[in-house]
Amino acid sequence: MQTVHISAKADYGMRALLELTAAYQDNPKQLVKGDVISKAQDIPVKFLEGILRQLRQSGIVASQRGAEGGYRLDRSPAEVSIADVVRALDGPLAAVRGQRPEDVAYAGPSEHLKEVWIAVRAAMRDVLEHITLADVAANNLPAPVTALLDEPGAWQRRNS
Amino acid sequence: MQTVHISAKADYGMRALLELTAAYQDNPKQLVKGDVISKAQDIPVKFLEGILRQLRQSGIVASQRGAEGGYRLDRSPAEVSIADVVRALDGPLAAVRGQRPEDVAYAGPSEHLKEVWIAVRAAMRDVLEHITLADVAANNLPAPVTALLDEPGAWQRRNS
DNA sequence: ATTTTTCCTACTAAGTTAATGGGAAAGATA
DNA sequence: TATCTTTCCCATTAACTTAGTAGGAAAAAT
Repeated sequence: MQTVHISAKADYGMRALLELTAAYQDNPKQLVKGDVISKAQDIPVKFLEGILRQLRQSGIVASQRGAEGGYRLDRSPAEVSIADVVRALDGPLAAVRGQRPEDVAYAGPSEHLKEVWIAVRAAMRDVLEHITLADVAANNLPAPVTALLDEPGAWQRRNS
Repeated sequence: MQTVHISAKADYGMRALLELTAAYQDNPKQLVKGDVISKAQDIPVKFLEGILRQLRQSGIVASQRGAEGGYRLDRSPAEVSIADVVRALDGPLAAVRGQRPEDVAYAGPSEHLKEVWIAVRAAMRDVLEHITLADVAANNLPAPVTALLDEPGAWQRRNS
């Protein structure tokens, strides 16, 4: 239904990683159990397990099984961008009718529509690739991003 | 699967409107038949009919039934933004787990995640609300948008 | 009347999302 | 060794969305 959709997976994944970021800043090797994250962020525990496994397979998270096991960040939170997380969980950032924007072809007066979709993807990258877990944890977003938040109406839904 | 997805409806809708833009610039009252648009842009004709009806209900397109009928833009192409089109066909620009970004609530270290999603929506609006049908038809996009297209790598997919 | 064209409702197949369930594997402790 | 804990992995599912298709009613022109 929506053009930009942050899926439950991406949203839950970011929340889980922000819990791991807090633990990492206390002690980089500290493990946090899935059950603890699940309760802290109110995420269904089995769903969370799958998300954390995908994040491990992408090299963002490390895990240890067994008693005293759990999850931790495998990289510094300043080196994990939101784009990394979203790509790990939901695949490519942008698509046009299921294809990559650069792969679609247009005829006649639609010739330059492709540029529009490429620009949409570039705008999305400019936000998501430049915000890290550390930025969100510290509430210290890059200046171009805070500029977006200061635009009039940014926090309100559009009337039309 | 993807965070940003331009649906078939939005893509077809834009292409149909760009055909109507060309006709409008020839003569603002000129009607174009659905069948002609369908063939020019290779869009399934019954699917296109539904799209054009939605665009009419949103006041972007006007139509006339019967022989010598067809569709035309109901506003100047310089006054129709891509955001108008996408909202008419796919609803709100952005959602987080099916809700409006400003309606989601976060606890603990996720507290400031909401700002991120609001910024994502603002970035999308900044592109889609400032490009009009006339801009795309004339291949004359606003300067901030062409700046996005000139960024290194904007036209390539990401390696990771 | 007949033809043309849009308008409207209903239906459908395939795919995606957001989960759930069961159990295997690995690690810690006694 | 036995037991407990926790992650890992595979299969399944209900609800929803997407991308259409089908059939015919309504309106306009000749």
